Amino acid sequence: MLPSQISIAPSIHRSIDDRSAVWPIAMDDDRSDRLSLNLITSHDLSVSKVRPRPGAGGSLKFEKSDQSTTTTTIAEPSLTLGLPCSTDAGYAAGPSYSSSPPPRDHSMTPSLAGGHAKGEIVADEVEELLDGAGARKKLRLTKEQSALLEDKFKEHATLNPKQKEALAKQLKLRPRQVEVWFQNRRARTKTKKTEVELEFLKKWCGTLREENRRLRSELNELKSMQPPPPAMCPTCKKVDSSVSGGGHVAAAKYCYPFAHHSSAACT
DNA sequence: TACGTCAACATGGAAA
DNA sequence: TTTCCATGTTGACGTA
Repeated sequence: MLPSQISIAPSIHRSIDDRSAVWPIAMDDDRSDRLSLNLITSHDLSVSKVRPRPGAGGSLKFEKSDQSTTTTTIAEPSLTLGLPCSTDAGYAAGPSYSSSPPPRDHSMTPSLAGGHAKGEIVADEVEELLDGAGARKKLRLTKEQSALLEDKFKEHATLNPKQKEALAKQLKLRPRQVEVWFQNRRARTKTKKTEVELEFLKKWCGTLREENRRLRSELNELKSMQPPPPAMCPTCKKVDSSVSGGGHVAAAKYCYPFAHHSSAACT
């Protein structure tokens, strides 16, 4: 639930109805290209991160989707934010927040891990502040939306900005959602392809194993055949050195008759 | 309640 | 520097 007015700091009150504002924030590490808040969307607002400055903070820009209003920047370099905290389960929404936020566990979000100096807020805390419930809402795409997305994906697995914008408009989604869907869809496709390839390789491996077993068996069979007597010249009693490779089988096949020397040379 | 799915997110790297 | 993508992860949600 979005309160009609959020108390950002004792001295700063900005009505959401302004529909456009830039709030400076402090972030430990800022790699994300953009940031979106579901709640804001439900109020016909979009949120983007403006000129993030890792370590030094950034700002959150709130705009109306039709961009009809101008952006207002709050001058303070950082904000003192009081987050709602009425229960152990999470933050409760309220008209203004004056209590301090409870310690939060950021262990699962490395980029946001670590303490924040007083007067600093991080993106997800802004999200929770605006959300009130403190929970990420799970959007489920409708069948129609999924079908259209699938159709478009069949046409091309990636979208250019224009296509993304058009598709988002058509689906009544934010372009970011379309983008995320395509990213996830590509990932799913790749996973599926990998699984298929794995199955193929498993079968191929089985075939090769069987072939290997058969060949080894055949080799053993041949090896077990009676070896021929040493290839020795019956006249000079020399072992025939012209026969390369040696081995019983080779000898049996190729050593007779003795061709390495003429009878004349055999002395 | 365990588990699978999937939208959303975080992050690093490549390309422009 | 910015944008896009691949990849791994998180957490909400549906279902057996």
